Amino acid sequence: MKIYEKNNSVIVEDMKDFDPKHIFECGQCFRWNEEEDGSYTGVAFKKILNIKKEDNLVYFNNTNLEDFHNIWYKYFDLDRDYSKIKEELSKMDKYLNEAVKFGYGIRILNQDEWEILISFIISANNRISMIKRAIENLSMNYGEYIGEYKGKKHYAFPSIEKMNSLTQEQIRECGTGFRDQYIKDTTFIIKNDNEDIYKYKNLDTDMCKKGLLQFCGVGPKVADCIMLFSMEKYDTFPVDVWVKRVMEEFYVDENLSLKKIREYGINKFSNLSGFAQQYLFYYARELGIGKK
DNA sequence: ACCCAGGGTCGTC
DNA sequence: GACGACCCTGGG
Repeated sequence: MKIYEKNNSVIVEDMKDFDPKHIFECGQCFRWNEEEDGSYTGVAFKKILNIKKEDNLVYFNNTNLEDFHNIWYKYFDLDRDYSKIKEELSKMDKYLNEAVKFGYGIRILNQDEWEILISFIISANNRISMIKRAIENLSMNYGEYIGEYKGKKHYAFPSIEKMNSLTQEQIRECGTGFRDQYIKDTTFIIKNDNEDIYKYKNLDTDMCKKGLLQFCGVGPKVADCIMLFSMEKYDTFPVDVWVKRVMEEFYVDENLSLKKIREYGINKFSNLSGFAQQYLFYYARELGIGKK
């Protein structure tokens, strides 16, 4: 893997296990959007980044080597050997083998805990397009302006302080629906009980989940997502409608509870559960597996 | 026009 | 544990 900077871009040669479409459309993030040229533009950690893959080159546009090493290397989990993970999962069974082949370029992002906490509270009983819209509105109305790219203005996700200053109505006007109160209550707990969301990743998975469940609007599934997508907890297995469908299709009886499906997944995939879940989710959703 | 589902959670029983 | 309600809206 060769990395170099050129004209406000960082170019990486021969990058393995990295496909922008797989990464940004496997349901782990909500702030990345496809451009007309097939590239993806997104906002994270108050930076605007554009990514385009061409043959054996990956272009990280609108950035430099310093940010690449300080921010994006960790964000895209580039230190982890996904070939090894895929190899281990592939030999478990034929279904996972197919799912891994399908989403070969997936990487699990290391996103900001606060942003992911609120984002996945919004995700409950909601659709991805609606979730993205609500998060975009919150950022546009109450987030810090961070610049313009390809003719579009971009805003950071609102800070804890800013969110805490909003009324329930202001939050709802962004399109959160009935989750407005959850967001308000959760933000209040973090701000006024001095609850440090950034210390959670230091706890073991069980304690971490226990802590997250205290927040309003955070149930078992949302807690699993927060841990997996922002706290490096990979021995967890978020079960949503799609994972339920694909698990019932390939592994378990119907009428098994969500909790039991989660236990089954963690027992079967152990410390690779989170990765397995993500390959299965992307596979199921893209192919519509189990949908009626 | 009407109905339904969407990366579930909460309150109640 | 099981059940219904829940803001909103695109798609059937």
